[in-house]
Amino acid sequence: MTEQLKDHILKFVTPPESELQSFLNVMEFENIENKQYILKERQYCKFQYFILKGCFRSFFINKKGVEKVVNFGIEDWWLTNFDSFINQTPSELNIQAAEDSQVLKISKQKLDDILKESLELNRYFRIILEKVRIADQRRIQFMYTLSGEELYTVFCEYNPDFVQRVPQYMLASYLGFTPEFLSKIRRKRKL
Amino acid sequence: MTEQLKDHILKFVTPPESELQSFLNVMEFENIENKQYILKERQYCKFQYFILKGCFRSFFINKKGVEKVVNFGIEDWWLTNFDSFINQTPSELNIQAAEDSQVLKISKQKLDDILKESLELNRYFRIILEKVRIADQRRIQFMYTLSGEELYTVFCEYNPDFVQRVPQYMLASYLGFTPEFLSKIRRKRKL
DNA sequence: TTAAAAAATTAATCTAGATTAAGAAATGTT
DNA sequence: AACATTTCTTAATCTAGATTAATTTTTTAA
Repeated sequence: MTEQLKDHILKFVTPPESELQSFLNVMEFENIENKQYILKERQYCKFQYFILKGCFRSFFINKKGVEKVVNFGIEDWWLTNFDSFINQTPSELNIQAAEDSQVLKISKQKLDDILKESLELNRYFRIILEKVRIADQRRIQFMYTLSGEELYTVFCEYNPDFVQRVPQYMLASYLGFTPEFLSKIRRKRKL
Repeated sequence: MTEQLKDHILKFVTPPESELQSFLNVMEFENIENKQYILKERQYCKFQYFILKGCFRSFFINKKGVEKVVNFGIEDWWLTNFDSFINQTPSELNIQAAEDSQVLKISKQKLDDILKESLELNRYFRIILEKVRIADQRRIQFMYTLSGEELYTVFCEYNPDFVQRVPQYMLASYLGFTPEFLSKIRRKRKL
């Protein structure tokens, strides 16, 4: 069950077997069904999740009561609300399964303990975060320059198989516009 | 000269003195005057910079030839183009001093060597990146929900002293709109 | 297998912010 | 002090995308 996470870790670093095992041993498996929440607004985010299978979205509700999707997460991604997890503050975000999913989770306490000891696992998480930073930067760059239509086109190019996986209104929200406008774009592209 | 960086590190982690010193010893000091570039489009980003004093902006030129400011960096921040630095790809970003500045820099090779050895410095950079991630997420959230006027208001609240430090056209660009529109906002707020 | 709920489309209208173009301040340089 | 350059402002016009509201299609569940 933890084989998948082990493989992922070994792609980036090579910890001593003992460190790796004691990390994998504290990861807890959980089945999450579609639409189930693993974090709700105002809760304290207690876990960092590694997605074995399935799909999640994190979103918040804006002043007008509209859902805004901030992120998606799929297989082999780490997922949490860092702000709430790290700083132990109430979450502004919800995290909800967008498919029937399976995860491994670890509490802050246990993760902290491990990261006090293991050089390689610190390297691992540092490297992951560097990748996240690169993705965030690219996303911000895209948000600045691309029109709605271009955003959609680029997203489809970069994530061809993912586009089918979530409802369009979530995708529209993630890309920063309304479902009506996405509909307009899609129509235009077909004609 | 490296005292400032040492203090910064010790705020977050407690490496053995020897590790800390060998890290500080490889940091190279550099004076950068206003408007000087430390990275230009198409170059490979060779260094990660710690800003001792001054201010930098990173920006790119969009298809229409307009400068888009992606980030600012000030005292006690680490600055680089991660995509170019980590993946050794040609940079799409420029990084330019917005004031006369002083930095400490380190090459990828040397940083990698150090991070192969030091648990605590891995922790340090991991913790920094977690903070960066939180900031990026918050920024994306703001970009989604806030109007131009609200973005400006929030930015002024969070960075009251910084607003004075850079020309308004850079700020407008960073916030994602035109200098003309920022001018409009500012006028409206005074009346 | 049909009702009900959720998701997607269409079209008309509306608005935040872009664009263009000009002039006014501010800043830098000799 | 005077010129050039850079930055900021104003105002008129324009447009990408929002909003509203009705309709259709798809999915879910009894």
